[in-house]
Amino acid sequence: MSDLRVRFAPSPTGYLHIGGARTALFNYLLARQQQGIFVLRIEDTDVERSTQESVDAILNAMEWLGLSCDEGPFYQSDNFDHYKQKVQQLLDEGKAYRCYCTPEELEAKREAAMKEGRKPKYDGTCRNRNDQPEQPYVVRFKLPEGREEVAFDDQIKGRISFKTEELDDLIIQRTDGTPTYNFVVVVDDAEMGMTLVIRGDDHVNNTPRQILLYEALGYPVPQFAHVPMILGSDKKRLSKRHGATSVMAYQEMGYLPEAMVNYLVRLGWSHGDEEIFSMDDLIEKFSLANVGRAAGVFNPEKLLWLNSHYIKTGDPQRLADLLKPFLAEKGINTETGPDLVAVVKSLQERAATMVEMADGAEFYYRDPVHYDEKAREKFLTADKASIFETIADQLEACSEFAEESLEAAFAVVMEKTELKFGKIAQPLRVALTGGTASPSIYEVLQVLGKESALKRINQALNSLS
RNA sequence: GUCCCUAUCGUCUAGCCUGGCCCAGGACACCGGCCUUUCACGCCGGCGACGGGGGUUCGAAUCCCCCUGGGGACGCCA
Repeated sequence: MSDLRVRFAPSPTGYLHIGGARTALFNYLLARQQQGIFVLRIEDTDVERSTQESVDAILNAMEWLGLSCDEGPFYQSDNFDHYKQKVQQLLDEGKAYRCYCTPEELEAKREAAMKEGRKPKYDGTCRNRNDQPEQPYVVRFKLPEGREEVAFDDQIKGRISFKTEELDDLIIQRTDGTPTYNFVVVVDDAEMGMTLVIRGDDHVNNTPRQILLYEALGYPVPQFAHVPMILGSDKKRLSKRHGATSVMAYQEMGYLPEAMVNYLVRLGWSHGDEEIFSMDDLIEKFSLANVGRAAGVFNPEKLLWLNSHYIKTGDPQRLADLLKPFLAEKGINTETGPDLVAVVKSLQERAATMVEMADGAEFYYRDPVHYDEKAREKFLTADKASIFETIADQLEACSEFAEESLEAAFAVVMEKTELKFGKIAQPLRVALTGGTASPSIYEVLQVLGKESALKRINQALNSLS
């Protein structure tokens, strides 16, 4: 048991997206590897935008990915009183002050500063006023004076430093009395005993202000590790227009959680030339030292490839269980018909997603067979009657549908019809599956079973034209 | 605009810290071939990168500087 304590701190204003999931994963991996503690904290200080639906969505996604936390979820909205106390503490110590500037005034100042090419930071208007008018106010943290720079050693990016003059007096409490992100994140990370804060790259600029806040509040400063952003194919920040960004959307599209985990971790992290990692591998091998420093582009094709890999190598029984809901959605009942596990085995090498597998499995359960029009026109023609009759005869005589006996049966069919296997297989495939693409004929025959196969051949015989 | 970060194939990356083993390796995608009862799988092969310019050095993808490109931040969002 190490003393490592990390956390994932999403704000519940939407679903868990790809980027958040990766951050959560990195945290989880490190905690498990070092037998530290992984805390989940919901950052819902923005009461307006936070929803319970989002909390549930995030929790679901984490569970799906297998990222269990050791403590939490904690909700910041449960601690407003405490934050208020802390703000008061800074006020009492003269480290914070009331600011009466209105949002409109501030906006105007920002624009003016931008226009003049200055950094748009607060000008300190209310910093030294002594009166306390009966007006709405926010509380600002007073930047400590006489300090030139704030620096920290990022565990991923190395040393990062800022000139204090780039910073300004940030708002830590809103007009309505609720605390802001930069304040609560410090209070909570400190009081929850975080030793390492792993978060998105977009927080680098917040870090120096937060460090100052840690110091002002008398807290120890944790270590930081800023993970690079994930971009879309156009190198812009990943968003809906790049396709699905919600983790759970991938589950719905038939992706396996282990594929998502494997993909996510390899986006930005590597371990030599290895590509395939189980969660256990990752817990053993993951390291912040091998996380890249530049933003990465989300590549759906590689995710797909990993997914097909995990489907190919996955346990058929488990895949069968996962497949059921996808089949049910198509109105297919698997209680009657071929053994689902056998069906899955025949499709594992052919499906890249569970949705594809469900599509491929459909014909096994559709009775009578629904023919693809083009396939029917091409292969279910009147001249095929004798072929089907011969096949039916031989199959009828086949005591068991095993690879060997089927081969023997078809050897006879080929001999009697004087046709090569290919000429026989394709019409039969259409008869059995309704289409021209399917698992191998022998496999289909075995999975379907004698009775069903014969029934389908008869249906074809009656459908010839 | 200002500040922070960053820079190897189209993409994810190995190599960079500890220069020579790298006329740069792997993976996805793409192209060609093989296998084959269809579709896939698989196998074999191909295409394809050290952003530019200066240094340092006998020697630089690796070290230093500048430029350029990309990302992020600049909210009473997180």
